[in-house]
Amino acid sequence: MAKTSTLNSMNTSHEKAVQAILYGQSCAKRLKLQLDHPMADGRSDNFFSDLSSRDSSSSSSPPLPQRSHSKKRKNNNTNSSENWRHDSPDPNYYDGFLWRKYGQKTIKQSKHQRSYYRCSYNIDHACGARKHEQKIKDNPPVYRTTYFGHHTCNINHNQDAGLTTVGDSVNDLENSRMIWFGEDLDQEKESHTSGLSVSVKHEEGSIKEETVDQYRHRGITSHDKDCQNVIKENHQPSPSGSYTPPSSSGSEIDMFDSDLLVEDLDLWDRYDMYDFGLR
DNA sequence: TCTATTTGACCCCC
DNA sequence: GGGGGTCAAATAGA
Repeated sequence: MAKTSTLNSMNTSHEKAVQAILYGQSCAKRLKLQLDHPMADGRSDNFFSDLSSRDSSSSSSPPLPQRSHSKKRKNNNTNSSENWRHDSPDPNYYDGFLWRKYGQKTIKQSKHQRSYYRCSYNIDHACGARKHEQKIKDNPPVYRTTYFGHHTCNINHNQDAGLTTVGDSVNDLENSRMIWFGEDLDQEKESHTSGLSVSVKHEEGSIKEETVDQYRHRGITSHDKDCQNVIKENHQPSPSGSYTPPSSSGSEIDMFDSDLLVEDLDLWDRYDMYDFGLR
């Protein structure tokens, strides 16, 4: 009897863990697709490639910030030149490009400073890509990165370095790169500066880590039947075609970072990211 | 010594 | 005139 209840709770936590893994896996997979085949799905709403598609005006302008004696760009039409925006709980969110910080300002309407970056290949490759990063939320921390211009350097380090390395270490999870149940952002930062991570709140950290460890040690992979069942369950398409978080009666969803998830869901749903289909 | 970051100042746009 | 974007000298770190 006790065994049964233990087994039941195991199953519940098992499913939760698997759901968390699948959630991160799907995110990572989609992102990988975007990285490997930036325009493969024909959508411009991806993290990087749309830098060139959204702002047609900037493509006709010279990539190199040409200034004679001016210290500010001639046309400060921020709204039209803004290409992409990305919110992340990680201030060091790695987007595959190398950036050099060239400034930092206190913004009047925000208590947080804004950091200014330009592509490290700004000079070598006359790359005009820039980005601003600013903390927009304290708890949980959310950093908004706004991209301007587009990369003419065509150097995306996600394709040649970090991702493959990280991915090789988690072959069991097929194409998922990394799912981090880290305690805090610093840990997360350290562990994924060259790769990807999907952070899940450490609300009941020991339980979650234990759970994941359990399945890691037991050799649970995405090929397992339970996982496949979860995939089936989760893959019932919602009317919008987007991912609907596993419905839960009560607190099960609390296993995840509800704040982050809600935000991420909102954000990623916009990009139609929640498709568990293994394309 | 080289490279990256910090920071105060400059300058443009609204 | 103020806010925000960028420059460039100073500084820090490898």
